[in-house]
Amino acid sequence: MSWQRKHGRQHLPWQGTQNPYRIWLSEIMLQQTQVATVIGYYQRFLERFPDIQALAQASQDEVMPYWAGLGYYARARNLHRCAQAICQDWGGKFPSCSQDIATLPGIGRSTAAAIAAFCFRERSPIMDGNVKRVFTRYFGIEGVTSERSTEQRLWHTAEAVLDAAPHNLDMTAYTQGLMDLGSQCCTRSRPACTSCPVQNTCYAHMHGRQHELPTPKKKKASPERQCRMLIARHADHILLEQQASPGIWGGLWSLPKYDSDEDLQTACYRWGSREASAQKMAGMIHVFTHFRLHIEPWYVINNTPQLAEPDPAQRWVAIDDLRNAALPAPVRKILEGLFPASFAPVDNG
DNA sequence: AAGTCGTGGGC
DNA sequence: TGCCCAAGACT
Repeated sequence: MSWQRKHGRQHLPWQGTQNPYRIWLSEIMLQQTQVATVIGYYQRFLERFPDIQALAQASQDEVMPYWAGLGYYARARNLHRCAQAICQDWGGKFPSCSQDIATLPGIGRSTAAAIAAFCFRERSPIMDGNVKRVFTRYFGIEGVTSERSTEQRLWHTAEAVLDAAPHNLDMTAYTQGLMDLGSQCCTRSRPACTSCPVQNTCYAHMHGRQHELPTPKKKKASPERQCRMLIARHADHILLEQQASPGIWGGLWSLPKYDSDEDLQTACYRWGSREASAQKMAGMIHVFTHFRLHIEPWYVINNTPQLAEPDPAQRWVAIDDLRNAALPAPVRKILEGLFPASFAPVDNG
């Protein structure tokens, strides 16, 4: 606790508040996502949806643009569902114990404990990547941390530590301190043990095993996938297609994509001018957690006077509105390369 | 238990 | 460059 107050992080946008809405939003955004990446998204989201009622009253399509680019879009869909559940089933007030919080969509045990600790001072342990690293090293806990037996030992250890802690424990400083320790001292590579407040009693430090803990997980080869994306332009509009959920980019608006050249051909004929041929653009590889996607963008311009009726999940979007659309990161990159002026920050000078 | 689900930073 | 992994949850 004292180390956290002196050396830990104090001024992150979600610190210094016990507002459950703000804490909850930060915890969801921070799942598998680095702090520096989250900050901008967090502030933009709060400006647009200042409280849980504003979020619950919005449609999912209004929410997704504020999550686009952050990844793991089920988080945004669950966030929206959760806001509605709290407004309908909990009178618009966040439940105040972690067991109740963990029943809400998108909130597991660790996130529930974090919310309960920061907002309601509940003495429940969290178990995120930082804490796993600190605990496996400090207590010498072997085994891949994602395996259930290891995970159970970690939770039991975290509970035992809290049980043995003094009753005046400051749960905010304690919880934040464990994460700060993990992110500032007990880092994955080259941990800064000399500045660690508990180095003298740390198993890994005493045995020189920092680099062996946590036990590395053996990786699996990620398969290669490929697709063609169609950039169909009609005057100042581009055809976008909403992605199904669950699924990759579920809820986002992507370019229509095709698995085969034949399907692409058919689409070009339908969405482009009959006589104009599509133009192949520079390809790119987008890396996901569990596969690599080779994207082949094709550009076709429709010169016919009539705007073709899009399919149910499709929309013609004005090029100047693309910046506000819920685009997947690589799709944004492609369209930004094609229409840089439409994505450029507003110049007020 | 193993897959699914994004994107970007750090080394 | 390739690889690991981040304030994980859900199926």
